[in-house]
Amino acid sequence: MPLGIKQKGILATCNYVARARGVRKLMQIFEAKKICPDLVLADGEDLSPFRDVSKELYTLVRSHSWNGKTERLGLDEVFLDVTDIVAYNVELLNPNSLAESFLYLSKDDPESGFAYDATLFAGCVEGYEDDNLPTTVLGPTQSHLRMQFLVASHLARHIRLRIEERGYTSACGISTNKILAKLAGNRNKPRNQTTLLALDDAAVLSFMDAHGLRQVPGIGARTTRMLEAYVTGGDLDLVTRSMESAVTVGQARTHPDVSPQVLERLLGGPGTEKGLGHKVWGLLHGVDDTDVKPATDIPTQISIEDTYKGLNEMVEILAELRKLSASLLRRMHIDLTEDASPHPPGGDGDGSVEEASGPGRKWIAHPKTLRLSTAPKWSASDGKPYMFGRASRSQPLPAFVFNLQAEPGQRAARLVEEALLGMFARLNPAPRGWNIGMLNVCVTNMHPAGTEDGSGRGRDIAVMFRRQEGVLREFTVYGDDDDDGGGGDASEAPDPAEQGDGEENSDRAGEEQHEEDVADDDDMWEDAGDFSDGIMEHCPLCDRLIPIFALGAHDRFHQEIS
DNA sequence: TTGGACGAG
DNA sequence: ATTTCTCGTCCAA
Repeated sequence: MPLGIKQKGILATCNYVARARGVRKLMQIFEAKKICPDLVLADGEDLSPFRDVSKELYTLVRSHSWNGKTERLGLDEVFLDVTDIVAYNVELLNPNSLAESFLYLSKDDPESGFAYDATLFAGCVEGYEDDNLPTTVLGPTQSHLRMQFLVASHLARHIRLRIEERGYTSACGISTNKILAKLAGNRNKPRNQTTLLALDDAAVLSFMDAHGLRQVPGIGARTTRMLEAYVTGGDLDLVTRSMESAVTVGQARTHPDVSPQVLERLLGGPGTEKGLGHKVWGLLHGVDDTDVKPATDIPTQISIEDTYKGLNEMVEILAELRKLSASLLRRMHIDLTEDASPHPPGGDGDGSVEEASGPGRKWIAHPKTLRLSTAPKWSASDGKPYMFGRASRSQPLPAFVFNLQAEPGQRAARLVEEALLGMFARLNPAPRGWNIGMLNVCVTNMHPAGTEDGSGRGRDIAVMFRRQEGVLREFTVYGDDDDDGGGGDASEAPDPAEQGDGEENSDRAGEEQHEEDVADDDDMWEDAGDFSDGIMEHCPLCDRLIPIFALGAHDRFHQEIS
């Protein structure tokens, strides 16, 4: 059935049945309903279900990688650098029995893999005259390249079949760099794969030339506008107002004056990316030497936003900020904590979505910065698109948000009162009449949590105090019968009085302590490197890194402020 | 570090 | 009856 995912008044996306009926992404709901009255709508304002599926399938795809180069692009795409797997398998091919080949999915386990016919490509092929025909007039280098593509096509089909077993269809592009693979993947959507047989420059250029400028990943709205104006000689009339660009890659690439230097001058300028001209010139030629980035466990930012008809009352704004904060804390809990139980790490994920609730969770990273963005409901008077109306303020994130014991609702309310409200005032100083059309709350500037040493030590406070005794003994002077130490050990121990606020916190716990409450100020401990190892522990309440000798005082600090 | 521009899904 | 809800990278001050 035709299905659309709606966010407020628009279709964020829709399935291919709906697209066949003329429904498009980002279409207004009323418009889509007009051309497709039986369109089924699902609400997609909360992305959580999509994140869960994304995580499941990403885990599955990643389990096939040997080198960990599995770069996510949004919720539903991933680049996989399979150079190593392909090289290994091409080497083990037996030229005398290609039809009965075996694709090894593991170097260690020769049982892991599947049989396949290495005389045929899996899925669609384009980019070369010979298509599916086996060895013809190719030289040795091209012949080898062709076998790499062929093996990769079978690996791709295998992964796509595993995805189908989970109940999802997929498309895939196979080629020699990210841009070519991505464009190839567009060719036979939604349920097939395409190998772009990039055996020589001519094949790559003719593949690229047929695309509209805007279709090339990395060439966005601004770059397209400037390029089109240039190659059409400034004739903005020829630049139709349609989604697809009127100018093709071929037209731009073969334009007499287009060179990396000219593009650099055209696209460059203050505030723009350095080397953009060279980059775009490369993209027009299908050249992209950027690496597939390794999977990262820690996102660089987490943000929550909502749009409104135009908020003007402080009570409404406070309520919305509280909702957003509660969502954000939930997201932080899901994406920035992990199971604290002495889980033997390793073992490829089973694809299950991690439960983020329950007690035994610990932080894997602490965001240090909190950002609030707002936008007015309508564009500025000059009639420009409203996206440019976004403005933001940021400040250090208070550390109490890391307290996994406190009620999430409490923490959200406190975040609003102690941080976001002030930031809102900085953004919107006028006493009233704000007309808020959008609110966004973001945490960023992630600092990885102290790496666990794998000894399986728990986070239990009693355990930490027992450890504290042991450590303190090293700093304790016992009688004077022991003369041989020479005083060296004790004098090298850190001096609590000079090491920071661990003590002060307990002394001044009753006062307002916004400065000490900020996640920012324990950097001197985090940065202490090897010094902190064995001397520092994360507080089980707020997870700040605390010298073990100061844990008692720090715990009293928590008792008193709660 | 901060705030914005641009590009991606 | 234009403008969702994100995420990442890069630049200048």
